[in-house]
Amino acid sequence: MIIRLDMQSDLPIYTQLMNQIIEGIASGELKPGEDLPSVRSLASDIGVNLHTINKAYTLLKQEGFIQIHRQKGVVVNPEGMPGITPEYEQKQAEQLRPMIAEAICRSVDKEHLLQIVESLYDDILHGEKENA
Amino acid sequence: MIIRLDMQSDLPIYTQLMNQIIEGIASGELKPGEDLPSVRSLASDIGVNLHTINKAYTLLKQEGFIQIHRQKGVVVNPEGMPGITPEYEQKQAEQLRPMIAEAICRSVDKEHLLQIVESLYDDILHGEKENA
Amino acid sequence: MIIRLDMQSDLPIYTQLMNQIIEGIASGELKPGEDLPSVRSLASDIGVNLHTINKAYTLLKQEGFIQIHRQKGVVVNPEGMPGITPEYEQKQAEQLRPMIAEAICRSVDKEHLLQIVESLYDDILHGEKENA
Amino acid sequence: MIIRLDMQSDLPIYTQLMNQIIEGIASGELKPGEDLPSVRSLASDIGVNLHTINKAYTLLKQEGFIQIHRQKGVVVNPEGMPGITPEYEQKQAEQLRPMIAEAICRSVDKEHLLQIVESLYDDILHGEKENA
DNA sequence: GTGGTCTAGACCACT
DNA sequence: GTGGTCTAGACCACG
Repeated sequence: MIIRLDMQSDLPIYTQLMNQIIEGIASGELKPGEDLPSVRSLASDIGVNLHTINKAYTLLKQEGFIQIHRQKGVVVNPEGMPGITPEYEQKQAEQLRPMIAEAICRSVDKEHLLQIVESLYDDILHGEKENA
Repeated sequence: MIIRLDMQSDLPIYTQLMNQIIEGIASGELKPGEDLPSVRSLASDIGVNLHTINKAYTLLKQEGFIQIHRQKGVVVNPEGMPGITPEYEQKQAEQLRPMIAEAICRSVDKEHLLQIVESLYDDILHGEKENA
Repeated sequence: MIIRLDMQSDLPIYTQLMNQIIEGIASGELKPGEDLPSVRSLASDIGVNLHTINKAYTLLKQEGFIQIHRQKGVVVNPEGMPGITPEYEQKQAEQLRPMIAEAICRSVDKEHLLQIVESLYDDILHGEKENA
Repeated sequence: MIIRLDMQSDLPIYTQLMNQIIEGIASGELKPGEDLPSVRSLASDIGVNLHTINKAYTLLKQEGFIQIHRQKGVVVNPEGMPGITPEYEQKQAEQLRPMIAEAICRSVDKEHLLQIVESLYDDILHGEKENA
């Protein structure tokens, strides 16, 4: 899987990493049980600090997306992904709300917005990247 | 207009402020041309430093949501809101994408997701708050 | 002469006033010896504070563009405009320099820049306004 | 690169800083990709508060002259400078216009003015300072 | 009284 | 050690 980082984004690198791995899982490119690169190899591959990779993996583990085994390495959670928890629903709404509010201000009508979301949903499912 | 800040949030205060003002505009609670509180009065009202308010106002001005008149104060942009620019569309997609990817991982199907977005859209339009 | 003020400009109103009067003189619309409106009438005409008009007039007088007579009112300096003083040349260079530097950064080549200046020079001479 | 600030100037310090950096880029003294001093080191070097430097850097970033990398520091935009946008052209004309009007009033003829601009253009390109 | 600017000093996230 | 954020308190220009 190819990781693309934007070093001048305002998003922390570990967040970009998490997003890309989650998107890889969403698209099916990474399947449950599949190995992820070790902290060390990934760090050297993409040229970032070990701590950064570690932080991303640790957070992904906390949220249930991956498992970290001391010796065996890192795998996409073979027991499947976390479900729809109340905490998740709240976080999702908190994130979505300001974006939707801005869309309303900018006169994006509801149908248009839903169409944008739907189209992104399909893109991700089919593994289409932002730059594609 | 009532401002609610979460001092524990990982979102900077000035960002929370921007979001609330944008949502106020989206809901129609704040209308184009309407006065916003002065930097100092808002700062003392919600108990934060005036520089924090200033930063939020300055950014909102840069994005075209409000106007700042040197000695008269701050108003919601009477010339209407900024439209749908290519930069906005790109920013929107960048923000939406990781949220949708996570939704896919958590088995939120497309219809459900669209329904969530639609419901938030309506809530904001009708001025319903998160805690309501 | 029509005065157009932009209340949301970052330029102080008195500066905008000075600029417009100077441009009026440059275009020939205001001729040496010609009367300017009194502080009071101009203030009420364009709806700004007396102090603001006063400040603009006082500064214009200090630079030699106009004369203020206690009873007779304000006139464009009948003895002609101030000339090219060393102070003026220095001020001019200080103002021009950062604008030219930015133009260079943005790849405005010398010919293009000179053409812009020349075209503005002609516009002003012929009294063509910004919005025309 | 040597920064010279005039604490008596009516120009804000952060503006003077922006101007000097832009001129440094224009003259070729600062090249795309080159590091700029960190906020803190520059602040202590020239004896101003770090927030003042921060404001200058943030604005230069917004205009596309520099990039700010979260933990690595600040560099001249390696992707090159911003181009000639309509907003830039408008801003440029607004700034140039009153200066040209004053020049006309003071009987600076067109050829002389163009010569002044051309000479400043060349000075900046060759890195000649105001006081040199 | 308004926003604009600057200072001084602090804590935090990130790498 | 870097920039990001926030606070507290001050002076100034403007109208």
